[in-house]
Amino acid sequence: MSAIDAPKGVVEYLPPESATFLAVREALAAPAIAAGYGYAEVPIFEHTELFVRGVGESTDVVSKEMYTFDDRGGRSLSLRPEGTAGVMRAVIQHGLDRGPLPMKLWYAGPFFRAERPQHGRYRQFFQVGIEAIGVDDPALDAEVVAIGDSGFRSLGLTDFTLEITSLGDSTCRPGYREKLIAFLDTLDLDAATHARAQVNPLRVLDDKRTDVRRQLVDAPLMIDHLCSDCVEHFAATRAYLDALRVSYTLNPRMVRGLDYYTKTTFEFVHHGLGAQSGIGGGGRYDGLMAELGGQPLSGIGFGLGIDRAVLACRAEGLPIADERRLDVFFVPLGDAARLQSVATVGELRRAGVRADLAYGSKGLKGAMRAADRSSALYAVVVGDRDLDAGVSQLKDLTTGEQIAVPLNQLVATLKEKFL
RNA sequence: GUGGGCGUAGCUCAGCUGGUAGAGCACCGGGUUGUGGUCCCGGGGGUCGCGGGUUCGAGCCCCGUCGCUCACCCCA
Repeated sequence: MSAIDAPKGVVEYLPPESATFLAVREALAAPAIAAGYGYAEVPIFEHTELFVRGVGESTDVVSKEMYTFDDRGGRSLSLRPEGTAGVMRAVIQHGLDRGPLPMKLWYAGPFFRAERPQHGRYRQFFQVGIEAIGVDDPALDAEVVAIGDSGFRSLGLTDFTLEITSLGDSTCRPGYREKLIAFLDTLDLDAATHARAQVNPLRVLDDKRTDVRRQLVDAPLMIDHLCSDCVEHFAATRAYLDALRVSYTLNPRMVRGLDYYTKTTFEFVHHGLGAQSGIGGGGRYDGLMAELGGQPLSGIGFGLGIDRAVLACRAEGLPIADERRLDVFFVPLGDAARLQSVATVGELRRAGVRADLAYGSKGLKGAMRAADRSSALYAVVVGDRDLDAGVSQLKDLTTGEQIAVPLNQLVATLKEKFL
């Protein structure tokens, strides 16, 4: 009879570390909420077709990393590998694109990719994402980037950089793409890389092998082949970023794994995480809505990795979670005292004081140990002697000082200390 | 999917040229049946990841497998 382990490649967050996960998720979402983004709760599985059309059939994500299965009616469903396609589907289905624009949404939850696990790369991972749909304004590009930036900054992270570039649009990208493929054809590359050059030539630009990099120094770059519209949009976006005092570096070789990106694309790269260094990324996707059968509206968004942000905080030695979970811990001695304590703890909790008590029959010593480990600042000891006298013993667990407090003043006394 | 490293108690790890498994921390109990955190004493915990092989004998050697990890790849 062997115990069952979790499936390969998943992360789990349990107390006390799980408090960090929650705090990071809150911090990453807060700037979006402050900017008027509304919350979207969408399914974690969709028709496989949505991702094939939205993300792109030739991408690694769709072609070999999705968890795909048939439901009982024989329809092909897939666990979502990213968030944008599903949110766009919901926007179109419920007509949100017919309301005031831009439509601004945020979401958070698990995503799934069947990859080889690695530090910071999990088969189920968690993101906070936002999408702003329907207005092709560079100021909106800058807003989205700035929201991501301030989310990470609010956690205290400093050892990361923001990289941005423009991937062009349907006017200028096709011509550049041909030029790049022609250039890559002339290089001395292995078969797999030549094949990749045909499917997604942009990706070859990001190759990490030195012999490949050496051949790429003179490669044509998208940033030098933008049409006038894209040049203008990119320049304006950068001006707005400057106005928002968001610092960034240009990375003309940045690669996105999803087909739908156009124009502004960006990535937050942390320097303390090893190979899985991207803690967030996103960009504009002006053709996606139309591709999915909606109105031809532009859009821009990002996904921020909660797991990697947690690792980044750890790498920078940032203590995120509040270590104190409790204000007061009750130690009842005997049944009458227990009844009294249960009632008082309930009253305190309703009032907003974080309270707990020693359950079970640990004995006084065991109950005091429990109080000590609960992280509470105060213990309240109540025994028969106290009940007869109408008092409880309020003990400061830091100093060891203990005073008698009349039972009818106990709740008021604790509320005064903690509220 | 491809390579390298590592799997010993809940955690961090030690374990000699193969000789029958240990420490610290944590947990539980006692010292102190109305007082925790320090201290002292004691206790429970392990199919040495799993399966096979070599051997009188395997935690240690060999093969396979699973998991973790680092890198490729991919990306959050």
